[in-house]
Amino acid sequence: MSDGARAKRGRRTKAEQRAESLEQILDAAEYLFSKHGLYGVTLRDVAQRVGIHTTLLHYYFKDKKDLFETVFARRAGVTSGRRMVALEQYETAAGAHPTVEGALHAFLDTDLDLYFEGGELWMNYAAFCARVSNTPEGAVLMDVHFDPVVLKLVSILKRALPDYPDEDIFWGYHFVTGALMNTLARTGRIDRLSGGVCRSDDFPAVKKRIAKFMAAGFLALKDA
Amino acid sequence: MSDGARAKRGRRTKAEQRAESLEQILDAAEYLFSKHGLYGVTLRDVAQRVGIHTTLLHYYFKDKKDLFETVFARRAGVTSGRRMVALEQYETAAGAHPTVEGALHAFLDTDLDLYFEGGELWMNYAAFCARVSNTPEGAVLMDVHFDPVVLKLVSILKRALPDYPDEDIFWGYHFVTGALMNTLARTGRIDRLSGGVCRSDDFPAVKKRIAKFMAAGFLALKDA
DNA sequence: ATTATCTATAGATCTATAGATAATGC
DNA sequence: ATTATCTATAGATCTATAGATAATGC
Repeated sequence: MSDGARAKRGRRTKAEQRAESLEQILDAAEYLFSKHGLYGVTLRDVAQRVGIHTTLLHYYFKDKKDLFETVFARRAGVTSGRRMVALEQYETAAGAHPTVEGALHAFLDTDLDLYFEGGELWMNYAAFCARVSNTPEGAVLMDVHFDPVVLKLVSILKRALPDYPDEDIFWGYHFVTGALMNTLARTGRIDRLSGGVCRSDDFPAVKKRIAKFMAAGFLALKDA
Repeated sequence: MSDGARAKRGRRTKAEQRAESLEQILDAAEYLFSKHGLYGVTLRDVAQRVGIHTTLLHYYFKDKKDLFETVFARRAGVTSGRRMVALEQYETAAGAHPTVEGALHAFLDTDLDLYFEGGELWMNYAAFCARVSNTPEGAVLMDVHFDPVVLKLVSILKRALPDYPDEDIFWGYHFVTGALMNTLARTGRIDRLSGGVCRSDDFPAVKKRIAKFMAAGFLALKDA
């Protein structure tokens, strides 16, 4: 345990101690998993980052996968809930004629804001999610936590594009989420590719463009 | 070694033996890495899948990372080269007025065709690349092998959109590659989300839509 | 008295190397 | 004679458990 961590722990109630330890563990695991994935991180790595002994992780979590899934679940409800609210508010405001762009703004901007304004920890979670999302095992976690919001978005898109076959709507969503996940991943590739013109962590720049870009894409599928 | 593998090996020259073993190893590694990533695969997993002893992997490769990078590089040149040719041909054909959609067709369709028509092994490579692409370490491999084609695409896009700032071009590309990688990853998520309406491995369905979709997106950035 | 944390350690597995054996090559 | 493959094994590391210690809680 680092001196700082010990000092902080001293005077707390057990409930506070527990909550604080859990949070530190989850933050450390989130960061490491976002960088190296489930198998690229050892429990020792996590423990060292927190400044505790590896065995304490087994006190709080059943095993590594349990830790991993807890990291995923911790913030999933927050982002999912916020976007659900935003979509419902948009639906109410738009009345009988919702637009694709309006729905996408509610879905995408709400998320990008949350990560960008939430600071480093939320940005780590975003990268963690992006990494999980394009693995076969990880995609199942996405199903569990995000299907409701996504299906809500889809339902509005269907009302905005009443003559579209479901196939077009779902492929369109597939493109949208690919672009979003590529953003959340912040690999630094766009920075290097563009010679510094774009920065991976410039979510406002993405927010400024993504909904409009994708909405136009959906509309172009009409005559496909 | 499986009986089949041994029988096949019997009568070959050493060069053939070497080439065949290397190919079997790379195919097995490609499949496993695409499913579980660099750290989720052990050399033993690869050896078992091929039917050889783990130590033979060290005869052919320096270490696990060397094997991983060789898997990446083996097919990268093929896809990169094919797309480069397609882009150059399009550029010649389009003359003074290339379009965004034309350039994207050359870039995207060529790639999707290669994987889809190349059979299971090429599909595995696609998933492998997609997985690599949204990790921080992996993105550097993308730089090395794919920067030239991507910059070629970007140069045509700039000519198609002469009044666009570079920033818009690069963010647009960022969205395109996100959608493409989400396709190549074939996680099965869109299958479950759409209740079977879309299938992850239906690259023709993606090919039918993606260039048109993304081209409209680029054009919509004009008044951003 | 209960809970958080640490010590000690077992058992499994993983990477990598050294050296032996069994094929092909002249 | 050279190259492909296997045997044997060292050393490191990883997960997980049992049991001890040090805090908080009544």
